[in-house]
Amino acid sequence: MSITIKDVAREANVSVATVSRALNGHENVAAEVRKRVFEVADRLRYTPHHAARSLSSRRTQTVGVVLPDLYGEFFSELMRGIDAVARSHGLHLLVSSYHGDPDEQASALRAMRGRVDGLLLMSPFASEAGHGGVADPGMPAVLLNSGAGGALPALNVDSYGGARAMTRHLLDTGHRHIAFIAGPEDNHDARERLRGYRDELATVPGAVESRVVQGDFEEAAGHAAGQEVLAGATRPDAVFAANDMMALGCLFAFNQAGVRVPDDIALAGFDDIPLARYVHPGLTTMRVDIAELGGRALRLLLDRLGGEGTDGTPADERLPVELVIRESSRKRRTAA
Amino acid sequence: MSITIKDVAREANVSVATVSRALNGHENVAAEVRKRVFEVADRLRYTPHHAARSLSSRRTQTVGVVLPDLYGEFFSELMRGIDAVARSHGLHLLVSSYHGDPDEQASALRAMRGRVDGLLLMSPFASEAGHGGVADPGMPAVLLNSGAGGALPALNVDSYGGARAMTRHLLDTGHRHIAFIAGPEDNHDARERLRGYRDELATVPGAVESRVVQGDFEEAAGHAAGQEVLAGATRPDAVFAANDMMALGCLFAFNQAGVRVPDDIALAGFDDIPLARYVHPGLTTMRVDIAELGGRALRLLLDRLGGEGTDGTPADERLPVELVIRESSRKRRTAA
DNA sequence: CTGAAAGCGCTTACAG
DNA sequence: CTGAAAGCGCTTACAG
Repeated sequence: MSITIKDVAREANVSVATVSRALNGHENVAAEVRKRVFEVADRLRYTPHHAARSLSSRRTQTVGVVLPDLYGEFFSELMRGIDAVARSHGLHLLVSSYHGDPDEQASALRAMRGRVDGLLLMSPFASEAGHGGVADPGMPAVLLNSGAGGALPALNVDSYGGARAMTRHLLDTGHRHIAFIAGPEDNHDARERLRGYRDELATVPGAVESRVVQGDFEEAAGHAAGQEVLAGATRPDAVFAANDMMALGCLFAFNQAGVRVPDDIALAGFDDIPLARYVHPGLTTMRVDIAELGGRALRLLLDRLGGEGTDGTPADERLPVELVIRESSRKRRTAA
Repeated sequence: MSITIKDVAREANVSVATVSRALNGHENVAAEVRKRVFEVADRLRYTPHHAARSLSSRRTQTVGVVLPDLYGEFFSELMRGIDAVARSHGLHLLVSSYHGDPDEQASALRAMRGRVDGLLLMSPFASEAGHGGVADPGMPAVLLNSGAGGALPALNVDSYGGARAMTRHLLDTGHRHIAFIAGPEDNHDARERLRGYRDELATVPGAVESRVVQGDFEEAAGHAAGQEVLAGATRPDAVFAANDMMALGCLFAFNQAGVRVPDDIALAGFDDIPLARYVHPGLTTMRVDIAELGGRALRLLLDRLGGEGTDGTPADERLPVELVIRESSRKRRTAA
């Protein structure tokens, strides 16, 4: 049906082996022959059949990306970063999402066999992610924001460091009673942010009242948490939400209750989603460069693919985050 | 290195042909043998090598998705819709973006050869999209929001109908001088929206002043257009922007100039991006179900893949949009 | 520098 | 119902 290497070979009066070598840029082809092969290939609009090529060469020029989801701001940015690096290396992306279902994840990973040279995996099932998560133990893979990689190299957002820095910022701006709205307990970042908040508070001598409200990273949970905070006996002078969406929900609750931010209560989030800069007052938050997270993960994977040997311990990198100070955490006026 | 069909065959004491038939659910395999094959395959954790399978079966169980970009709200939602349908059909997605470069697009399409059973293509190069755009003329493909498909089936957002409906809404709420902020001239939706606006205005008897400011779908262009509108000799009583991002930029310009929306000038956009509901006043707009656009396109493609024959004219479908009325287009008070 | 041939891991007529 | 064999379209030692 379509043009194969045989057609090119026939037209160019050479063997298929020579066509293959010429097209793949091998040295051992006469310049004149090479030229002829390229001309014929161009004229015939020949494109090598990928499956055939990867079956015989054992390389696919493709990396698999297995994510909990494909949509939303976060994954969109992540894909952007991965895509940019993939393109610059002439790689294709085979994308798969498993929608929170461990079985689906396993089947997605299995389906990658023979289709990809390596794998980028984001799995909230942190414990299972280590060994068993990846179908083929021989398949190079990098774990993305899923906690420690165990046997696999891992790249994580520095949620712990970011949470400490944010808590420090709130303390530095004169706040002492800082409540925290936590993310889902089974989420690695959520846990790290809570831990960072607690550890930084612990560095302040004297009694600092802390209050942790459980949330789930959704706006609604932030809204409920905001109301809960206001209903409490002692009102905090700052609220630190584990992500921006919850901070926004909280801000909404404060607005409804006539509580002013930052005059009555300061507010901070985490992630720096686009909305954070559009709301009023602008939300102080920690910027996470999601695209960079994806790009860097792929580069880590490419290192593995190139360097062959897993020499020593797998990398366990941390992506730095950046404090973005906006109106919502303005310095506290000393009490009149 | 890894487990192949031969290993399974050996362990199960049958030929590879029988293993293949059993695993692929063919009828002509003894129940007992089938059972044994499955047991062995499970025990060995056998997964068929995809490249080999697709090389011999000529099917890849994969559809290619070639888009101008991968990130941003729009593409994220699009991928979501495509992904959902793909998953429900056990299909994989090979994703590629070409970043506005026609050459890259061509190479992306070429690279899909032998890797996908069909193609979803979104191409702003409307004219080229018809025939030559797709590498292999034999490859089933559906054109996504790129204008008429020519030889290919196409699915487009009903931008024309939406723009008419929005213009009608502005007229119905008492506005007569309606300015329009246009999108990029090489964009199909932008052209259709402008056309809809003009056609609907033309239905109103009597002199209706219309003013079209050229934009590019970006917020900054909307901002500049807003300033330009205010600087004009006669100020319109409503502005219809070809998309929400420009409407938002325009709103920002109005705010800066102390012009009140909707009291001084009504404002409407198109797309219903999430921000549209968060700004103040809430933006009247046309909701476009992007996920549905993607899902429906893939379903169209699957119809083609199943039904074999291109019986008759290729489909040319239009995705309906929905008017969402918010504060920014409140009914005009009759002049005092 | 070039070609004939084996082989990658499957599927699928073709016999039986 | 089952197996031997051809073949999918490439790549890559192996000879020459």
